Amino acid sequence: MSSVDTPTPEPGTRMRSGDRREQLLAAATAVFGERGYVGATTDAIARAAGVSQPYVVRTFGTKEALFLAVLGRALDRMLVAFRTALAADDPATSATARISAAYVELLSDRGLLLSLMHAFVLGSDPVIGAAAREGFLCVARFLREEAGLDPEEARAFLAYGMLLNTLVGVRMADLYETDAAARELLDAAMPTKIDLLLRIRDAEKR
Amino acid sequence: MSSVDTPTPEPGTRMRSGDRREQLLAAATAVFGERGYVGATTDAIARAAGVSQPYVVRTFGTKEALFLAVLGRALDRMLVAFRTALAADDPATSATARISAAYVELLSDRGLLLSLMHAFVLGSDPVIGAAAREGFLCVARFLREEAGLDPEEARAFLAYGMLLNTLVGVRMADLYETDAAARELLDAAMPTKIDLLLRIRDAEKR
DNA sequence: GTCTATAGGATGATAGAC
DNA sequence: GTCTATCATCCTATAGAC
Repeated sequence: MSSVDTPTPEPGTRMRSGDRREQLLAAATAVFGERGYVGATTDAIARAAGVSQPYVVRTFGTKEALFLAVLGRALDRMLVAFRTALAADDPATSATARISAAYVELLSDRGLLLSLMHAFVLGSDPVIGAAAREGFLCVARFLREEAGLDPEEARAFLAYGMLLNTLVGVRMADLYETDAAARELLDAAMPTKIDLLLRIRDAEKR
Repeated sequence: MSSVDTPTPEPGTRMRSGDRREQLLAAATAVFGERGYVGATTDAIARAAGVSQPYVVRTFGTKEALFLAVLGRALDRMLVAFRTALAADDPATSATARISAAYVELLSDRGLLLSLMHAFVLGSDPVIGAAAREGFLCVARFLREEAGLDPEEARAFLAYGMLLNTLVGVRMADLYETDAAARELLDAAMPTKIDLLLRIRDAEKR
């Protein structure tokens, strides 16, 4: 896991606090997405951001608070992307299709969807679980109330979203060229956006 | 997390090695399902099984090997359940419907689906990721080759399966009575089996 | 704002008795 | 087969200098 975003500044370089915070959140999102909440270490996040480990902890207070901030940022970005997609006047495509395209685009934000996914499977954790439930419901409410989907459409959207998350998390694209079942699955799940997925995969090959 | 399965035997009680192995796997499945691979400790698994921590490690060699054994057992049980459901001569229902019912029944096996889910989101791990990909593909191949689903049916089954896993993992049922969006979501996702989900939830309330 | 040094607590794994 | 004792490692968080 090398640095994230903007090239790592020289150690000790000062930065405006908002920028630094965003840089740390982006790095943390990538690392949490890859290793999960418990598996990600504050040290790995610090290295990804090019700062010291204690600084990461200092900035957010605790690792848990950092993860909650990552989740909040991920949810914000998702809803912004959805609202933007809905607002675009493209009468030819359905609301579901537009939101789906915006969802897939979120894959470019490294670790964003997977950090959420890791949170979703930690429902037993008193703090993270509560945040994860609220985040999931926030999306569900958006689909019903703002996007105007009916219950069945909302359920279908969420189901295919979870399948996409899972296929990305398990790195099924690693087998795209070598396994027929993997290829069929990815082609079925991402009819138009396979190229995006493979590009992201190759960018992450280390 | 108290003991699992059969009442905890007195410390030091000997057991036939096959039985003991199954007991440890059941306990490990529950703990891994709840806390994930990294978050689950061999100590918590040992306590859930009523044995000592070193014994758990000794029996499987490493925590990683234990997790792989849990995944293998989960996959075996899933495929057995699917094949049984297919074999039952119930011409009234489709293959998808019969397999779906069998899938939901797997929720009774505590932590089984969630342990798989935790593995699925750890695709970056060289060992666990490879096992997770193979496990997922194993199910996908079963759906296409043995169950006779077409690509779109298989994709739909997997998508709703991942949504179910996520709703269980995030413990959405905890909000069933208090949040309208949660209730609508669960009612849509589990039209017939809400009672099973709520029963399992209440059984796990500690 | 950011770093170095380090305390303090858990955790996976090993050794060896019974 | 199973336990007790213990080691070595890793990791979050704190203290304090610059």
